[in-house]
Amino acid sequence: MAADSLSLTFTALADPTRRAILARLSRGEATVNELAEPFAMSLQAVSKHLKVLERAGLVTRGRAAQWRPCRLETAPLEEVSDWLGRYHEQWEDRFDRLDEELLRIQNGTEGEQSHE
Amino acid sequence: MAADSLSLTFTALADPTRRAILARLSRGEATVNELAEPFAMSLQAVSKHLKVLERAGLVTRGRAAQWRPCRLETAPLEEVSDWLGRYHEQWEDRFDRLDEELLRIQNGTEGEQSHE
DNA sequence: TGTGTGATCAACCTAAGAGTTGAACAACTG
DNA sequence: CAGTTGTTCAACTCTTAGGTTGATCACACA
Repeated sequence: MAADSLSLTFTALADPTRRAILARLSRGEATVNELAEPFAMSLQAVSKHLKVLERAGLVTRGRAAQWRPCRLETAPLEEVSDWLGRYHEQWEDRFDRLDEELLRIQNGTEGEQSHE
Repeated sequence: MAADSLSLTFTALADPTRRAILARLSRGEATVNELAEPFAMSLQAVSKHLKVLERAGLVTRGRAAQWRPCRLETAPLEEVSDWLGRYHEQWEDRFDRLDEELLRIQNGTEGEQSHE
């Protein structure tokens, strides 16, 4: 079931509909109807997606009359960013190796002298 | 089903066992047995997890005799990092607002004059 | 007070995830 | 060749996810 925060966040982000909802919310608050409008699915389905996003802490909702305006919360994204940071080093290493390679080729310290 | 690359990656990252496997692989290649050792689950279950990671492109495997050494691939993580980047601005905005707030308090431009 | 609108709840379906066990395949080792 | 080790395949179970429809709740307005 994976109750930990990171798993809930990754689970929430694993669906393209939910990522689209987040993209929409990054441009400002929106009601459920507004959020559902672009999608070829029922309002209830979108409501469920919002629940998943809420469970992950990516969305909070207010209460204005009969509307429940949704707001984006970035804290879980920062958590993801922190997690990613542990691996950032590795792909930088890869780039570093690539850089070295390119540098060696540019400097002509390899292949220029004798063979090949 | 979500066949897009980001969804596959987030799905793969949504499980703590799989994230632990990635953490192990970040310290170097490992066989399936080595990867399975820390977990209280069958080898077959770990094998399935590896398939999910492979499907997302987070792991590739070699072939050395009867072993299938697993290697970490960071490309999908970079993709996640890029995706996150679109939201980075937002949480920096939040921090900026916090900074302004703190600055205002430090400068004493608020509250210092009369009330409270 | 009744009616239209925004949103959720509840029941249901189908498919996919995560785990199990048992059998099979592949490659080394005696 | 037989046996051992590493790994996967296949079939099964249980739970969750994503979607549907129909009913219900909550509020605004006339």
